Amino acid sequence: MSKTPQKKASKKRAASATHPKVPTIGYAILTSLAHHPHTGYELTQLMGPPRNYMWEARHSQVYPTLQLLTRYGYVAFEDVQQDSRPDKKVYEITGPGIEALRNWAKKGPTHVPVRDEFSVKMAALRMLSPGEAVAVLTRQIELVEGEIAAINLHLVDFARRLDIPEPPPSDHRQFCLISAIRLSRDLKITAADAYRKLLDDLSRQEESARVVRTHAKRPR
Amino acid sequence: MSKTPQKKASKKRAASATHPKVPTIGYAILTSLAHHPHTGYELTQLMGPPRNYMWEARHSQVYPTLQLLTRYGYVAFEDVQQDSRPDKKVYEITGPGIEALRNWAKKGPTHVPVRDEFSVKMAALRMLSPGEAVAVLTRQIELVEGEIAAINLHLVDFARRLDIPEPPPSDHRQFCLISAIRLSRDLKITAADAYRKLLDDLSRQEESARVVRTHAKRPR
DNA sequence: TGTTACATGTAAATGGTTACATGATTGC
DNA sequence: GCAATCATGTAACCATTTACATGTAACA
Repeated sequence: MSKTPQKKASKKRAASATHPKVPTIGYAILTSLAHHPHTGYELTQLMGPPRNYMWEARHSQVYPTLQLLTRYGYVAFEDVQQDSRPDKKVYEITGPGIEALRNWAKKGPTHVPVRDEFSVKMAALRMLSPGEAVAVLTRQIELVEGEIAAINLHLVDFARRLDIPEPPPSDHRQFCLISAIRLSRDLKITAADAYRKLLDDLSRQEESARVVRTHAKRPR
Repeated sequence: MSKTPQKKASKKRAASATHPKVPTIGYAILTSLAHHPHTGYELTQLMGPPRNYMWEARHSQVYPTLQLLTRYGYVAFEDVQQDSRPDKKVYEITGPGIEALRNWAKKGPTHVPVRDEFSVKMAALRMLSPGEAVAVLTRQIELVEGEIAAINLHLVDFARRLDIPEPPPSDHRQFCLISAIRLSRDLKITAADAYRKLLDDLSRQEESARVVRTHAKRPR
């Protein structure tokens, strides 16, 4: 088992335009790279489901975006040869990349368009019988509760790996990231609470309907 | 300039494929139409910012989607001539449309990809000084609090217009819709709380940094 | 006279997903 | 042999935004 991870220095940097337009996924990647160098594969794992805490993306978007950021000079990569693994490109953020990220972070405020498929479905639940709606809500609650548990696990794991005390000190390098991950969890908790409340209301209604039915009245 | 709002009956209905693929925006439109007929213009107002409670869209997406739904036979429209306004098309949902909406609502659960630009920004705030970060958070909190106030206003207005008691009865036709709108407000409240918490933590940090700089006691 | 509201579309470009494509290594 | 993990890319398609395009009426 000869393990000789070699480095072939080939840092590349391209000329950047005045204010090149970077999509949000680009800033999400820059934010990740600002705290640690990563390969495209690792970034894909950080940003792909189920680890979608802030901005979900797949590898087919990550790799082209890394090429874009490289063209802009916002990131640079090193080719790393591995002998028992495919070669990889380890990306890190550059000075201009840090500047671009800072400028983006400073400007705002940011309008966040709401695009929540299950909220649409929630509004459409009145097309179903209370019983059918209860089934849909039950399944959704299970899904979201699993996601919440996964985020909690990840937060604990994260804190242990980096020896972050509880509560994390506000001057820690990862403090803002942890706040954002917690927010993503809290948003899911808020959603799950709403689903549970609607479920309760509808099942109470279903029950009273059943009582009415057993008193010889026709449903719907 | 005679005032004669006429109706020219021209309900159209096209042959539908077996299981035509409808994007989420289509179901959002069907959900709106399931509770009341609307024109494309009205739908645009319901779905466009700032009234983006579940699924944001602009008119350039709404009109083509209505054409798609018409081709599928899920909606039908009436041409309504108005003399002191441009003519309009009033769309309503059809039987097959209701069926398609019900089938979509029943299946799931629905993975909701997280794609929140401000959460990315939140994680990137550590690139800024505490003072700069505090400014960004302050502006964002103002924005979101305005949106929350607008949703509350809309809910009150809605309840008054439709004579819905407080709390709304769970068997009301609009109950699921109201629940979804409340959820969209609660999600914004959760986000605002997180922004405020981070703001507090960072401004305390900023203050202690200032104390260190001035070698003086804490002001206030 | 200019702006807003009403009313409906299309075109071009960008953003994002799904599927295609390849290939080595580890473990069952 | 077969699946999973590591590793990187491209092509085709679908979804969304921004800009182009038009016209009337009410209001200030």
